[in-house]
Amino acid sequence: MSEDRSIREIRLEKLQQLRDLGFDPYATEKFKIDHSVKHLLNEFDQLADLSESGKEDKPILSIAGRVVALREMGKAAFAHLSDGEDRIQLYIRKNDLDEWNENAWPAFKLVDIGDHLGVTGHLFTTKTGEKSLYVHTLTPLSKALHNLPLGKEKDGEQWYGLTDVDQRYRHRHLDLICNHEAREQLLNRSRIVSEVRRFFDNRGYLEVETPLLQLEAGGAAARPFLTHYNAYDIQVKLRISLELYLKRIICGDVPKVYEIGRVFRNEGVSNRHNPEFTLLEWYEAYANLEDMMECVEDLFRHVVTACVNVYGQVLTPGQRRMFNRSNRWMTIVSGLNPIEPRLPGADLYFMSQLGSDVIESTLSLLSTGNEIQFYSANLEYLSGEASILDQDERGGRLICLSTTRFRHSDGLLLTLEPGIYTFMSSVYGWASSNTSNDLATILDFTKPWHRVDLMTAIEERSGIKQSELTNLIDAKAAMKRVGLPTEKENNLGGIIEKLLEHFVEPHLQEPTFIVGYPIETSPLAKKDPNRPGFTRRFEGYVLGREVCNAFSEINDPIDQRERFEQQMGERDKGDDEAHPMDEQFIYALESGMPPTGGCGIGIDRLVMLLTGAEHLREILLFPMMRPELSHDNPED
RNA sequence: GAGACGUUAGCUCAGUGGUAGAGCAAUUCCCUUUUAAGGAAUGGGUCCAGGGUUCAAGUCCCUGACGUCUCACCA
Repeated sequence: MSEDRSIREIRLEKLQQLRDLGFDPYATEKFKIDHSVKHLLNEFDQLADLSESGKEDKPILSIAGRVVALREMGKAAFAHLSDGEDRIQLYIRKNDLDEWNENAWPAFKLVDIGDHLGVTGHLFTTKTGEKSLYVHTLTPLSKALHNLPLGKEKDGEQWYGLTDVDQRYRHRHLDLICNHEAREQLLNRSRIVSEVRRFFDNRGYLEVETPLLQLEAGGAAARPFLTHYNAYDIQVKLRISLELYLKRIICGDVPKVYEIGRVFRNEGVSNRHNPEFTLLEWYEAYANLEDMMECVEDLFRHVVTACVNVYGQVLTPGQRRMFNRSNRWMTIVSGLNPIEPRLPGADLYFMSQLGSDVIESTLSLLSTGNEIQFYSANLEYLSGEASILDQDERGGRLICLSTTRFRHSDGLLLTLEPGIYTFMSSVYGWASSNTSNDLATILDFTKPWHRVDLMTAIEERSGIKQSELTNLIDAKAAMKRVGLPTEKENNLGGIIEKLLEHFVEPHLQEPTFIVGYPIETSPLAKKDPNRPGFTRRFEGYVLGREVCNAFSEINDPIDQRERFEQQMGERDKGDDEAHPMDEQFIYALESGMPPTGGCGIGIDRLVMLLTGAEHLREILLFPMMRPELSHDNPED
């Protein structure tokens, strides 16, 4: 610090002064809390005795939290106390503290923004109507030795605060203290994972934990992290998937298992990649591909329903806080609340953001015949046309909109981009504007997912005929014809997956299963008996991104050995991500594994999808970061 | 890995080749129902680093570091 006395020094002095006054913040071991701040505010009228009785007769309550705002006014002061979830105003008066302890007021004057404080007192409402706590006694519970970047705040709107993306991730505690969005994302993730776990537990799956340290890291195509185990003096690898050990458990006649665990891949960092991430895999004996598809559908239905309905506060689209750094419109559309429909017909809630202006609106559509009228409490319809293309039995409508404009009551203009919108009548669907074409896409997880054959999809989207993709030479020629680079390709499967990625994936907005993957890129998936060169494997896609990967597992040990040997060949050719031989796994298969279906889902990306996060780092508490440069050693 | 943009006070950010700035936070003082409290005063800077141009560089040029965004590869 270059200040005369650094903030840290000043605060350490204050700490000593607090101790001298008998208010050592670090001496308290436990502080009894009667209520969370949120509960206090929600049940304010019940908890506060609003009768005219004196303050001695009011019920005394005890709460604690961090001081996040402080307004001193001579011999009285207002403060805001946050317990992380919510904040409540405190009113502190010198006279009242003096009655209790003559050192209390001097001690309070030493409290800074950022300190933790326990208080007792009674509830009251200030002149301006804010629910507050009238403090009788106070107990400093910690001292913040740093200046926390807490912004000012009113009615949930924040000024200043911590916005530096790098700092938010490096010092996540500051992010959690200063930014409500960070806390919401943390809760979102936790709840989604809980619901995933509940789903499998309810279905009789056994949750297991398998080794992170492995002699050979298999089950996926990726480079592992290496480390050394001293006791046996051997090199070990951090796992890159959960697959092989879970199937060894299936071989042990435990028919339904799942694991949610961290895996490690020695690769770069991006919006959607982190070297360690959380993977969900589950395996079910005697289940086939169709069973796995239904299971994925059920899982999404369960998680989305549970999170939207039970935790509506969190995942209701209107509640989502967008980390939208650009000035692009973000429109989120949610469906009609089926419990309390406000108007007949489809209904929209949407939040738009233009720069720093957040506009929340509701819009109802009422149709008579083919005519549509807009109803809204805060939007004035200006121009645009709409027509109904289709309507389903649940009240959902497919509506074609021209550019439609509204004026919000605050004066700002809103534009719904032209396109085809699906307005749902169920809470299960919502839409987000697609960043590539600004066309809203509704995700309805109540319906079965689309099922599309991989080769058929490629043919439809790229114009390349399936007959062109039966040998490497023709396939490369076809690839070249559509303008894709062919240098890196050395097998048919790779080309097919590249074509899928390039031509098909962007179109897979609604939940879709792509079925039938080439054998070369699926070394653990059962051969399709009816289609040489292809396996019984599917991947699920939502909003153009892969969300799951599933297949009927190979249970023929001879076949599995051949696949591994083929992979060893690829490895010899220089593919260091090819699958290694795993004799232990083969031995387990040779002991007999029933026909089994298995599926994997990247939890982080699932959370991204369900929370609208654009970056993996938003939903990862401590993403991988390059070490900070020390200012003392700029040479490093 | 490629491109664009950025790095100035604890935080958020201005800064036009000529003395380094604001708001918040901090320090001292006034104020017993304020709320982005208010009022008075004060302190706080390796302008990312290193070169270069110039009488003079936070500003212009070069190199590097780090970050953000976009694109490409891996889930």
